[in-house]
Amino acid sequence: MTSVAAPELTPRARQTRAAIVDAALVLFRERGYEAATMREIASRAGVSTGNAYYYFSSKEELIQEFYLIRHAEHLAASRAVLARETELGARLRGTLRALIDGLAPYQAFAGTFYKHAAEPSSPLSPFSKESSPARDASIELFREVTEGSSARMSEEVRQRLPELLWLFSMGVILYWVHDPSPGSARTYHLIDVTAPVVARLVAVSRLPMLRSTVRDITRLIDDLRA
Amino acid sequence: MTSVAAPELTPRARQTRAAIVDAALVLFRERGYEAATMREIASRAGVSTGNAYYYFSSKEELIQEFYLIRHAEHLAASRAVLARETELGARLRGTLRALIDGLAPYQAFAGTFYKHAAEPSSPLSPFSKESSPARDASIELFREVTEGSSARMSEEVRQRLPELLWLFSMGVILYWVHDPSPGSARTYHLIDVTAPVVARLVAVSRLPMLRSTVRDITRLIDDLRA
DNA sequence: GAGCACACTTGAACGTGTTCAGGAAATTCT
DNA sequence: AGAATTTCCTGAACACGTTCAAGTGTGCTC
Repeated sequence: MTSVAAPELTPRARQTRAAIVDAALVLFRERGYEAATMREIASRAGVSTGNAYYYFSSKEELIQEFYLIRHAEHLAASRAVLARETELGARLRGTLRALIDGLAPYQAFAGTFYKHAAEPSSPLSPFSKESSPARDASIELFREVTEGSSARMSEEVRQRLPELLWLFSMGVILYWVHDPSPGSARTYHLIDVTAPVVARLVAVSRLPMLRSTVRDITRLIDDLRA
Repeated sequence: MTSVAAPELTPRARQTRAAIVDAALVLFRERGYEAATMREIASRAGVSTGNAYYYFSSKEELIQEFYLIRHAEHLAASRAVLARETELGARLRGTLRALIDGLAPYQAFAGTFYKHAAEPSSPLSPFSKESSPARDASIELFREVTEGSSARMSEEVRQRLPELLWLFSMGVILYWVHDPSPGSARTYHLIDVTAPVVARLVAVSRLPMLRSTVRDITRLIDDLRA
C-alpha cells in the first residue's frame, strides 16, 4: 500500500508523505475514520501532528488519497475480467464485483467516507463539473469497460455511457454501504441482476423505434449536467 | 417557528427545549451548520452548554428537529395544491415544488444537512428499515399525494408508490443541493419534467402487456429492501 | 565555504463537540 | 410538612481537528 501521485517533492518529503498516507490508511482500516486521530496518524508516521498538515490541508483530504489508492487497486483487479470478457454486461458485472471486493475491509465505516460524495463542496460530487483525479480516473475505467466491449451503440450513447456507468457504480456503493447481508451478498446480487439489464438497455438503444426516446433522454441528461 | 414533538416533559422543560431548537434553527439559517456552535446555541437559548445535551444527545440530533419542522411547514404548504389538484402528476409536481420552496433559505448549507442521509447510521437513510419520525411523516405525505389522486393503479403499485415517491424526493433534494442555477431554476425544471413522467409510468403500469414487467420490478424492489 | 533562500518540521495553542461530577429545582411519597 | 426521588441544570474539563509563529535542515549562489 503506497502513495500514488506525488508531484515535485524532494525524495525525503515524498517518503514522509507516503508514510503519513500509509499510517492513515492502516488506522482508517483498523479503527474507522472518526476514531483515527490526526495525532496518532502523525505519530505512527513518525512525524509531528502539524507536519501532517503540511502535506494534507485537512483530514478529509486523506480520504482523497484513499480514493486514489482504492482506484489503483480496483484497476488492477479489473484487468483480468476486462482482458477476458467482451460482452458489455459481463465486463460491467466483473468491474463492479471487483469494486465491492476491494472495498470489503472498509465496509464498517465506508459510510463515513462516501457521505462526503453527497456534499456539493466535494470534488467527488456526481453533479459538480469540477473534476477530481479520483473521479476522472474512475470514469476512465468505465470508458475502458465501454470501449473494450463488443456492444454496438450510437456515438451519443458511447460518449455518455462511461460517466453514467460511474454514476451507477456510485449508486452500487451507496447500496453496499447500507447492505447488512453477510458477505454483502445482496449487493453482489444487485450487480448480477442489473449489469445485464444495463447492457440490454444499451443494445436496445440502437433500435430505430427508440431513436427519439434516446434523444430525449440524452438531451435531458445534458440539460441536467449543464 | 416552534418545536413540533415534545413528549412527556414538564412545561418548563418543554419551553427550554423549544428555546434551544429555536436558537439552533435561527443560527443554522444565519451562519450554517458548522459555524453555529453549541455554545452559542445554548447561550442564545439562555441555558448552559451542557444543558443542551440534556435534550439533544448531539448537535446532529438538532438536525432531526430541523427535518421535523421543515416537514410540518412542507405539509402546510402542500395543503393548497393537494386540495385543488386531482391528477397525480400535478399533485406530485406541486408537492415537490413546495418542498424546494421551503428549503430555499437553507440552500447554502443544506449539503451539510442532507449528506447525513447517506450514512447508514442515519435514520433518514433511504435503505435502512429503521424508521425516523421525520422520514415516516414525509412518506405519509406522499401517501396522501398518491391516495388523493384520481390515478388508478394496482394494489401492489399503490402500496409501494409513496415510499418510491419519497425516495424520488430525496433524489430531487440531492440534485437541488448541487444546483447552482439562480433561483434553483434547474431543479424546478427537473420537477416539472419528471413529475408528469412518473404519473405516466404509473398509468402505464396498468397495461396487461406490462403485467409481468411490473411484477419483476416490484419483486426486485422488495428484494432490495428486504 | 559562507551566506541565503526556501522546503520542511515542530509543538504549543485555539475553538470545537461532548462528557461528567455534582448542584438546584421540582415532584412524589409518607 | 419534611424527606426522598427524580428531573433539570451547570461549568469546568477532555480529546479532537486545525493553525501558526518559530525553528531546522538542505541545496544553491557567489
